[in-house]
Amino acid sequence: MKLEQAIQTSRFSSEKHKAVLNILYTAWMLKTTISHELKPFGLSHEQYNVMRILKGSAPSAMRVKDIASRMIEKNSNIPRIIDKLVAKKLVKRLASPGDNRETLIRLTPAGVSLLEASTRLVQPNTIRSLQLSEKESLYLNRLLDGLNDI
Amino acid sequence: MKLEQAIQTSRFSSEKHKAVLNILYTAWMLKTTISHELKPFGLSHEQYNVMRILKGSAPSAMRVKDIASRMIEKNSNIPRIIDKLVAKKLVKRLASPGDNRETLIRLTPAGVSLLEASTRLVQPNTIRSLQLSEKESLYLNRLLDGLNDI
DNA sequence: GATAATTAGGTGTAGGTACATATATTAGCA
DNA sequence: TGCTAATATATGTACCTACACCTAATTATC
Repeated sequence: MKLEQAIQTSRFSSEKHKAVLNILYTAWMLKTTISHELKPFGLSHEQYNVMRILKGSAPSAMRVKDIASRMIEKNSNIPRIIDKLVAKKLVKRLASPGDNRETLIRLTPAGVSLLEASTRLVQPNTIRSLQLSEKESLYLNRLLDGLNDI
Repeated sequence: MKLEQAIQTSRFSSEKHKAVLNILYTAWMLKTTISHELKPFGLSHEQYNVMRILKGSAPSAMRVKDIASRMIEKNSNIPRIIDKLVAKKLVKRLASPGDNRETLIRLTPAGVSLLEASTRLVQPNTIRSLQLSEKESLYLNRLLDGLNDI
């Protein structure tokens, strides 16, 4: 659905103003799609992101602060997301050998399995929901990279 | 800041995959900018959006359901956002003359003033934070409109 | 080597999202 | 007319963000 239909208006003060709303709306659509796919696995979007990040450095464990630095939404409260994952036995907290302030986090075998099963569904469906060719995606990325390179 | 720096990685399985993350990241940046501007006014991003929507149909009041249909994030819980605005005396709940199921919402004079004052700051700073020309914005909108026109 | 500054992680609180459910009211229709 | 379905809003709950603040541990500085 186009932005105009989604928010029932076609009055924008400029193309830039419309672009702001369009980015916010598209992000909401993507998040909704991802969350919907994850629901059967009992995972929230954020829990899934933390697990994906852990997978990226597996089999070695990661510090909480390094997980945080890879999150898209920088104000996510990682300790509390980890609490939820620990309660479901999908990750484990370990003591850090070198620094007692740190906590190391590692996926459990159950976590690895659930992540793989959910990724098989989530990844292709999210990609498919984005109706852009690779070439269009490249152009979009160039626009947004310039935008963010303030 | 570019996406790669923001999430400390440059491995993406495709341009489309990167585009998904780029849209999510850019939306987060925009929301953060807007929320930061609104903080001195004691308003959240969502409270501000509801007030902007009400302003659009002022001086006539709006039904809760019509406010909801104009929100970007469709699952926002409008009654509770209105609760907060009522508590701050920025909007008023009125009985609907024709249908007792409905509640009509109208900005108070205090609400109008606060909205005008905050918009004077928020609008230009948000637009400015988006580093795109009008022409680039137009192209971005075309890409995203196609994307959403599933 | 003692003390201050910094760092890592966790907690408290206010506000939001997502979604199921409740309540009241109106509309539809046999 | 009277019963059912649909509608409009509100509420309950689990999880999340944003951000201030706290504690313990480590590093820096003198």
